[in-house]
Amino acid sequence: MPDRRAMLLCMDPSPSAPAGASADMLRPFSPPEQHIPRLRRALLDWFAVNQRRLPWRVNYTPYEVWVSEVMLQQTQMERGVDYFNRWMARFPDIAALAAADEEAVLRQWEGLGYYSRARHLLAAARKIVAEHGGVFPSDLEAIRALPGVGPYTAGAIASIAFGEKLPCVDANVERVIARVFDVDSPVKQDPAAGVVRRWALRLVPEGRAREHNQAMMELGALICRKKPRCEVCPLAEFCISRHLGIAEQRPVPGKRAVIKPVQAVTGVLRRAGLVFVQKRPPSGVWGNLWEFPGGRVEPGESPEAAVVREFMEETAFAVRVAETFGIIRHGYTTYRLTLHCFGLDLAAAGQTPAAQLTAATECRWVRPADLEALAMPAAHRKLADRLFAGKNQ
DNA sequence: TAAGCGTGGTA
DNA sequence: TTACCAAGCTT
Repeated sequence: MPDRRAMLLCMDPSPSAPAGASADMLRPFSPPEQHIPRLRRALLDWFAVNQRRLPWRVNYTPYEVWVSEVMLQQTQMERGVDYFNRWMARFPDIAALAAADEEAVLRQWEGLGYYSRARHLLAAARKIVAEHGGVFPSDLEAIRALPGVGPYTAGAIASIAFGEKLPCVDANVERVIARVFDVDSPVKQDPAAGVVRRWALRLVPEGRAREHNQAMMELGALICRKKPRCEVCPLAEFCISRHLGIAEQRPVPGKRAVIKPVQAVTGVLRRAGLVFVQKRPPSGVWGNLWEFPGGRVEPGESPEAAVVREFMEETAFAVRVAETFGIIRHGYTTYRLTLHCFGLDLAAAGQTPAAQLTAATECRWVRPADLEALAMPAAHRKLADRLFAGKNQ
């Protein structure tokens, strides 16, 4: 039973609290470090009632936990659901994934971005087959040694799938802890990052790591969002930054990336009812995905001249612009792409095409309908759909 | 250590 | 429309 008088004593407005703070602040305040057991209970009770029903919250097999955690890295939960269900239908277990072609794996992943995640999933599945007899390892070090598994994902698998008493510290948890404990420097950097990790570990209750870690992340996703919903938060009573009226100033952001605008071109080269595509190199952006050739527009260069130049540089084809397909705007990582799209023909009639690839590892002339089977970057898929959707076969 | 790596939703 | 953001990892 909480000490009512102590709670009321803690209600004194802090000198740093802004004047005119809302009535919400008149609720009791209990310093979190002195009420950890009650804080845990409030969180678990909230999660039991409010958690979303998600396909990876049914069986909690290591494989499903692993795939879901990787899939949700830097990805919004809602979008992950469809991808997860399709993935499990196609690759139901580790053996099925290990036996798959990379082409098929990337095609399943198309549209999710950060494609090294998919390549790493495949490589890790093969490693599990080769080194762990096809059984997902339960040892934290062995989990961490899998390709694409970093500190967050290793902790998530160990705790959610195997029940180890470890915290998961993702951006949601960073935000929750930065607010509850009023961490006042950028959370991604030390010393704040260390403070957050230590509090995260402190909070994990014995025997309930699975529920607790998911509850922390779910709270961050549903309640403790960028704009916090403190009025319905189960941790409001314990939250220092809410008590101070500065919850929206936490977490302290780090420096943000500069977004660079880029003018780029791409061209769909046609010949005898087929179109030309090439496969990007394994490393770098869109690794191992198929695309229409193209590249950046040089300063002072027209998009038409750029696409002709890029085709010569990348494929040794002499092409001419036959059609203009308009512009596709597409952001990726720290770039904002304005992609000028063209329909192209070979410049010399009767020329026998023999591409000399400088920006790709492989190329094909394919029927438009066959583009559906290739993994392509989102902007190129948009273009393909714009040109060929509904006209296939 | 910092930059590279995608995408679509939201305000 | 732009800016910011979402269950990070690799080099």
